[in-house]
Amino acid sequence: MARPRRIDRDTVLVAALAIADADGLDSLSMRAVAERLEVTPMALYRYVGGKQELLDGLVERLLLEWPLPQSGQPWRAQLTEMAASMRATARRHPQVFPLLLQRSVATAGAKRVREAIYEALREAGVDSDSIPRIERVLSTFIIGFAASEAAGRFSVGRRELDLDVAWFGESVLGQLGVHTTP
Amino acid sequence: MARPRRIDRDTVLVAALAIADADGLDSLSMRAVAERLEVTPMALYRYVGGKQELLDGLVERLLLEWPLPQSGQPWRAQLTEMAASMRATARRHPQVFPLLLQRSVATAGAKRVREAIYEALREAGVDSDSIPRIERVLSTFIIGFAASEAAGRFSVGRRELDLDVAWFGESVLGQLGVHTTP
DNA sequence: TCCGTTAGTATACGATGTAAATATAGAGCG
DNA sequence: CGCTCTATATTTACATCGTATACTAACGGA
Repeated sequence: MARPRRIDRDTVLVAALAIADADGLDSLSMRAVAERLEVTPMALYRYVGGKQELLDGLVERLLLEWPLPQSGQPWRAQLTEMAASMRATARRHPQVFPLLLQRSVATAGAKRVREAIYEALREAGVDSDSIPRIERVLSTFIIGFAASEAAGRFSVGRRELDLDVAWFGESVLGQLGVHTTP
Repeated sequence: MARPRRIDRDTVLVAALAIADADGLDSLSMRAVAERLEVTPMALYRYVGGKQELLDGLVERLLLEWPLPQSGQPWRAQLTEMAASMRATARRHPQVFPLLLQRSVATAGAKRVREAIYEALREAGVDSDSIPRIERVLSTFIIGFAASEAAGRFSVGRRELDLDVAWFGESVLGQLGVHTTP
């Protein structure tokens, strides 16, 4: 019913993510994205409301692409796998990742992650009143940790950081299974 | 030996922080800072290398102003007090705070905070090999939590968040005192 | 064929960070 | 006092950015 589109929202976000990953957040401009798509800067505005919304879109994409764990696995394995894949995406997109901590908890992507953790906690037999609290603690830690790692805030190597996460898991999750194992 | 300075590094940082707190990080421009100090934008460059360094300076200021706990107190009280004051500064400077997670661990301010935690952990009788790891876990959690809180990433009220932190403390610190209490 | 609709373009403006050259005001000294 | 030195601040300028507004181009259907 009109001329064919040359781009869509997804190609815009993909291009933006590629630029951010390759050249840093500072190099991510509307103009750079447009140029990469061989399109005029203003053409982007049909698909993303503006720069701010483009950044939000990147965050959302990260969360939605984040791989859910196999739900057949034991809860503990699910959680450690989630932590590992969170850190992996942080390493893959170190520039964009820190934005995760500044965006609301209300988006679809955030909800998706939250629900996955809820599910694992339910399987762990955590009583339902405590689940939101524990989820906040777990997700905050792992996102903060992954962001710190990606930003180079730590001065030790990957191995040591693996152990940090394991230690945290031991401390916090160690006491959860107690009521279900007997 | 020359004409008198109208400003210095500190007044620049204070002005910048005031602007960021009042109008948000997006409104923090070299020009805005200069205007507030009744000075030309370029005058700032003598005291801060540029915009990026100005942001670093803000982070550093936050860390250096962060109140150390009374070292006479028991270690557990020290740690909870530190956590509380970290959250308090996050609430006071919600716009600037998230930058903490993106800056290196190598600055003087960061070291100051780290040493305070080390001290408390030493008093707790934690063996010295474990101290750096536990410090990374504690600081990452509390900074990430405070940043999330400041950014409005959570959807529950302050009371509930207090309990979150308390629960975390119980989980992670609860097992530390074990070897020293008998 | 022409029309309505939608996709993309052209142009323009104000704001930003900062490089380079220049003016300014005090200190020290004769 | 007047001269000069030097740290300090200003002036001017430019490239780049986000985006508002007005336009043109390309299709499906009548």
